[in-house]
Amino acid sequence: MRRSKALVPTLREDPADAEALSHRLMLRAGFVRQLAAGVYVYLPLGQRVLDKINAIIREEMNAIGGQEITMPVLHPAEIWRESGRWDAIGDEMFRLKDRYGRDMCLGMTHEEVVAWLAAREIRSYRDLPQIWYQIQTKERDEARPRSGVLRTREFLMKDSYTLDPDPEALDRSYAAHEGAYRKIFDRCGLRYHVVQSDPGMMGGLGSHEFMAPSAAGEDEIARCAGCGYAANVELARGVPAAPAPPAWARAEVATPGCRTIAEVSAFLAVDPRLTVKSLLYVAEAAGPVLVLVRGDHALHERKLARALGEEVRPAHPDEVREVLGAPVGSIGPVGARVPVLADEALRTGTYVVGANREGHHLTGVAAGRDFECRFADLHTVTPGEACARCGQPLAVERVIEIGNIFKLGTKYSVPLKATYLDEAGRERPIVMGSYGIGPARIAATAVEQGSDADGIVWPSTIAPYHVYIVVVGPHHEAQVAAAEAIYAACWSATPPLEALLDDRDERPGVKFKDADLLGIPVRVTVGNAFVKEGLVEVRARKTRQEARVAMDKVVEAARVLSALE
RNA sequence: CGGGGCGUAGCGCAGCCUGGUAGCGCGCACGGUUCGGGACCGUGAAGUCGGAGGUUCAAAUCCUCUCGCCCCGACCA
Repeated sequence: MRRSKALVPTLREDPADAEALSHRLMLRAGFVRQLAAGVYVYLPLGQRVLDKINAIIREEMNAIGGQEITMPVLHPAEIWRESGRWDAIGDEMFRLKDRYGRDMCLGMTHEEVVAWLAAREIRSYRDLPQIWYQIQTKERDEARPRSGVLRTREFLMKDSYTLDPDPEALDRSYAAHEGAYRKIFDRCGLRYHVVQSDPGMMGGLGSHEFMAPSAAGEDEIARCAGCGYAANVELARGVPAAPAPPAWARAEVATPGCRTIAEVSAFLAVDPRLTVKSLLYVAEAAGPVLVLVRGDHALHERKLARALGEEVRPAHPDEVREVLGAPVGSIGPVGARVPVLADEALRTGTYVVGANREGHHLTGVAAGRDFECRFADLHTVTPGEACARCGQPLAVERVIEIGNIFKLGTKYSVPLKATYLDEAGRERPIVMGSYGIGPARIAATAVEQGSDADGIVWPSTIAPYHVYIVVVGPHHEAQVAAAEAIYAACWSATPPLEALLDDRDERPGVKFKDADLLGIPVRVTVGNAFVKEGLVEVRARKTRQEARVAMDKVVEAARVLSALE
């Protein structure tokens, strides 16, 4: 491709609406344009990157026996009603009616369609196992699209589904996917961790997420350098260091005007770790429950929901007063006439708690002695807490979720009647797994993890082109002829080196700046050195290592440099 | 859904408080001089000031409503 003919609209300045690094660079370098909130056009370079990523995904999925299919984006409501998700899912699903008034929706995932298909086509244990996958558009009406291409309302997803006769076979399919995913992300040049994740309220037999460290990430994981334990913070358990126990008796103290942990601990001159944060939540079925975490900790609502087995919401201030007889800043577990759920960290020690009397707190209160409660892991793990397995300190990292693998079990096969006959002629539900990868997230993550002050630095495996050829003097016939020859040589090499020729009538500086911004691994410059000595410059984008070589050595030199990553 | 911010030329922004003929930089077109890290000079094209309603002799500017976009939080099967 020649730059003079290509749609590569680079921007000199940062677009105002782009915050995340990858968003800014992908806009500036002309890879994408935004049509609406969370809806993007992929321009030629962005499309080429997606194509590269998808090709890698296909190779690795095919290698574990995956069979590519394409399922519709438009779904009848019926299958979603059968699985129960038509009602379980809220505003995140795009819903519409066809001309006859029938309910339809846009697919946010495809478990229902897979189960529908399996119900029709799988009859015998001899038909199992199966791995079906697609690379297909997903539609989700995200409450808050953000960070450019990282969280969008319409996005490409590689989703695969495994069909197995029993949980043991599912384990094998699951392990095969984990292996394939590692190969995919390795080949795409990403740094990532595989972590345990929350299988969700609906049960499930286990799940992992592939998490790539990046400041633009929306999730956090805790990792132990000692034993390798790694988990999403919505799940991660840490053991916080216990504060030195003070010698205080149980007593009520006045804390006028103190509403927050910071105010109470400052007023009483007490370490915040010796205070308890009391939070009233309302569970859908069970009603109000008083939740306790240590003053310096944050409650993780997912953990709370998991501990209670149902969804929860914070109580309104007037509900707090009604239930506990005190305002939010003064509530506590002593004398509370609601169930109390306390974080594990509060099993031992004595603490300052709200007195359920406005402007008063109690000191020296111990769980189990001064009030009854149930314990659960509720607090969000903080950096430095001890690993629950080996005791080494945990690190907490911000990450982008680039893939997940999930053991579904029979959650969809039972309601959609996807069954098979086993060796004994018994009808049994198919055991399913589902596995997702976001190609656009791979691209954005590569930008996040690889760019520098001058622009993007693509891993060569997913770069839109391998070589960027700059003609310094586009009016200099010999230079143009040489550049054209190099361009042709790149494309006709085996395997081809995909080249983009910058033949525009621009000053050299503009071309160099653009070359850096686009992040193509190797730049070839035809300029003064060619005129004087017949040599061209071959330079690596990432290392900026440069060599001057003769015309007939360009392809070889470019290959060497692009391999030096 | 809660909180905050922004919509003025293709892009980035000023002008708004204090109403009075819409501006700057980049980009774009043409001419000239340049030509190895986003050149310079000259000329020029280009804007329903997001939209609707209102106040006023007069609205980009003040008021009301509305649409869109961004950020923080919540949510994310």
